Amino acid sequence: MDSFHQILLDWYHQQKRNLPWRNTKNPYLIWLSEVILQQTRVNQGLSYYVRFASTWPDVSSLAASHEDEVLKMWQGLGYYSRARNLHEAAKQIVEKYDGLFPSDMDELLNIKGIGEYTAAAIASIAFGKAVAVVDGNVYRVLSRLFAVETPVNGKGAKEVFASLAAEMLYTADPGTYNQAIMEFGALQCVPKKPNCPKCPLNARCLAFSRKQSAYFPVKIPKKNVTERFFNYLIILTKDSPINKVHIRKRHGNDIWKGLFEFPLIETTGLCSFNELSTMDQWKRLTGNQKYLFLGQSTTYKHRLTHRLIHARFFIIQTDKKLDLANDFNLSLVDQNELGKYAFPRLIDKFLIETDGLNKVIN
DNA sequence: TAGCCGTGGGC
DNA sequence: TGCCCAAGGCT
Repeated sequence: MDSFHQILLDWYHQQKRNLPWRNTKNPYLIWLSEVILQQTRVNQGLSYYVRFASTWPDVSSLAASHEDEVLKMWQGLGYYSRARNLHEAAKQIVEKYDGLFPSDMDELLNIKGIGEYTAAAIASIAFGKAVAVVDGNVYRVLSRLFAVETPVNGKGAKEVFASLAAEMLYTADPGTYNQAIMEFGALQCVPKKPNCPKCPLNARCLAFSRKQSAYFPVKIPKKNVTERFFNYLIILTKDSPINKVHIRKRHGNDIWKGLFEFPLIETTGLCSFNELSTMDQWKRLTGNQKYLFLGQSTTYKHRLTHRLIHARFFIIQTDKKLDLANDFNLSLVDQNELGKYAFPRLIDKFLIETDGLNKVIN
């Protein structure tokens, strides 16, 4: 065994975290964990993994569920296309492969939501195939070890690091090696202020020998975030004894597709209710119905990776369901059943702060 | 293909 | 506080 492999694997066996998906080679569970961990830290995804694996212990049970259930279980984890693709992929695997995961890279790559990284992870960890994973950790570790000047987020980076990763792969146990190098990146070769003096690989690390561990990996600066202004309308009806509220499901190619929200008017800047209620969108929504304005929330700032959303919630009461609700795909649901629906974190926070709207109704 | 898609933690 | 970053994939 190459001493690099020896050092890395020794480190891994001593330092690795004990995580539930490390006690199995079940491709379904490996796949589930890999999708949950895409762009997500272990600490954030762990409880989701436990709930998914417990609710849907195999691919056929997941395939038999409804997409709305999967999205509800995914609520709060972000990147919701992962949840929609997870469900679609489960159906795909049941139909095309009789519920048995393929081990071939090309077949894995044809499954929804499985790209180069996830295919390599499943093939190596669950099936022992000699393919190298290339994730953010691998980029960082390799770029430091070899002082790679290629920007990791630039053109051609994928090829450069994939080929380097393939050279470094420990083919006698690719699954363990892949997990080891990722764990090494997550715990030892961390993005900020790595503890290089105590690193077992520092004698072989070009970045360390040049005192440049902070310089690598080289990155191209990202563009600034653009701002959006969301005005949510909490349109209540005073049906006794249960209050009802209008919600709708998001469609199209915008953020949070498949999740639910309150009727939304997007503007180009912050907006008062007086301004909002004279807009065409508002008039189309309400028709000529009478309503009572009960007040508005503070402005919420919700930062996404390259969006900053300014959101306000306006509370309105009508005496009955909006006449034009169907035209806007609005449903009228019981206030106490809002918890059944998957909402984006922004709205969920508002619902938590208002105790499920109780505090805005009085 | 470069831009898009969420959220929470750390400093 | 504001910014960076994290076991990526899709179009």
